[in-house]
Amino acid sequence: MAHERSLPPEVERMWGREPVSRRGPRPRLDLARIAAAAIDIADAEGLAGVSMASVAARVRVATTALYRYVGSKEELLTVMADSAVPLPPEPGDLPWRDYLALWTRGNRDILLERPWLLSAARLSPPLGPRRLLWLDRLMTALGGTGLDDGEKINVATTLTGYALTDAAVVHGVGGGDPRLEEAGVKGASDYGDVLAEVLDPETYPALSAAMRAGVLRGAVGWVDDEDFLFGLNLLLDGIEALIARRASEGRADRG
Amino acid sequence: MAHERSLPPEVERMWGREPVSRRGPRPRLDLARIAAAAIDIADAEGLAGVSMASVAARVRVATTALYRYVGSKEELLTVMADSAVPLPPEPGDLPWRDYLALWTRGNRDILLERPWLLSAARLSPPLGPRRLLWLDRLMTALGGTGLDDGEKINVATTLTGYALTDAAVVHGVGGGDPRLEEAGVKGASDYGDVLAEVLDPETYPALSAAMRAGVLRGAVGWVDDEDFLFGLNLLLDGIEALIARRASEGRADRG
DNA sequence: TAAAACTATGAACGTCATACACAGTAGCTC
DNA sequence: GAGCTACTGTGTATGACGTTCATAGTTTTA
Repeated sequence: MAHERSLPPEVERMWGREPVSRRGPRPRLDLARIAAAAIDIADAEGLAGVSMASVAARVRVATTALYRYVGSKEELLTVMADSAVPLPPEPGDLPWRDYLALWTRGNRDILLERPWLLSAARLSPPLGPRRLLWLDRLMTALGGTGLDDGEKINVATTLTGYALTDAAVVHGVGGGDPRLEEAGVKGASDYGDVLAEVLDPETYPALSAAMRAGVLRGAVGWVDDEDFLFGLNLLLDGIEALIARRASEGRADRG
Repeated sequence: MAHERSLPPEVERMWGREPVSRRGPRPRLDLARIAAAAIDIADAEGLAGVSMASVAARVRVATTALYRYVGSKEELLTVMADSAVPLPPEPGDLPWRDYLALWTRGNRDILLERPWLLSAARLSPPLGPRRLLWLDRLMTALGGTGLDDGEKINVATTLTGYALTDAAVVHGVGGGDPRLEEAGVKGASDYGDVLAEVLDPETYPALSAAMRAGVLRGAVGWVDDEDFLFGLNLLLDGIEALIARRASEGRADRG
């Protein structure tokens, strides 16, 4: 057949395209249960707590039994990272801009609720069912805008990246980063104090001035919801401009 | 003293604020040499090649000697990630928009040249001299725009995130991702084929239609420079709108 | 009933980050 | 210059981890 093509093994597995075997004892597990166990551990103890041993213990199986279902730990992480993602909101008949805002916020909230996803997130393009569902819904929501498919995908990429950035910053500065917390840096304003102390005004003129003026004092400049909306609206404004441009082009073509 | 405050140890070290000791044998190494060695290894073999043992071997020292200079491997990675960053371009008297484009592209190119930075990049806010220098230059370039310091920082965060996203996508789809390459997925169009094969048109209507139409055929929709500019201009347009708004507010206040 | 196909197990290996005790070295104090 | 002190590099040891492999056990097929 023409488009016979071997998929990466974890992709085969994520999509349940494994050849089903009839002989031998019935498997006591399946990939979904293993992933769920791993996710439970990550939720409770962070990614560091997820080892083959700990996952296996949680599903009451010898460590090496997992390798019947997963080629490597890498693969397990990939599967986890996809199945930890909830279903996307449905576009309904929301205006595209509202849906994009909802979508991006949802995307970010996933990362805030499961900070380990920030580290587990494979930087390669999405191949799992859940993440692709998010992508599909976004493209649906952009249906009437006149953007072509490539542009829609680009929009999705950009918004995903923004969600990731924002979540990383909120999580990094707002709390939870063990490296900083150890040293007593508890929030944005402490972060600012650290910078103010360390920066030489001659080589860092703008930054050190800002810090000494106390930009981050009272968490202004980061962490709160306004900052998320700040960047989001930057992007949405840009997208809106693009859509408008396409619309006028379309009119011009037809007129 | 009022603002006596203990910094995280790797920050102290990155800024050379360690107490200098006069007693005992003179150290045969310093943090910079260690970081440089680790960076060399990462450049040659990727992050996976960087172990305490390999780094130590490269500087001709016993493995455990490194712990005189670095608290943990984590710390070493943090230091590496900062000192692998080159100096930022100087704003000169470029218009802010040109400089921001230059800055963001530079930011991204760093990640393309050293893909391991994508994995090493600490998701927490920057604390190293190099990254903060980039931040400072961006704030300088935004000097005459009327944005306040918090907004400038937000702009920097957003652009940094975009650079990271783009680099990750280019690197992930364009090549270099070992997971995909193994399975013969060499570029964007193969990625599209995989998706087309896997997606059920009923649950993924928009996406599967796009794939079957061959969005990614010929790398359209990803990877090439136009796609980078696409998102970048989205952001710059948004920023421009914000600056215009601030400017008119400023006039309104005065008039 | 025998073969075949598949599953789970336990032991073993190599790698890695890290802790610790020790030996050597250079400045400081007298 | 003697001896104390603080500091540096080494070697050994440990425990965790990912992964391989041979083996024993189990269910279906012939």
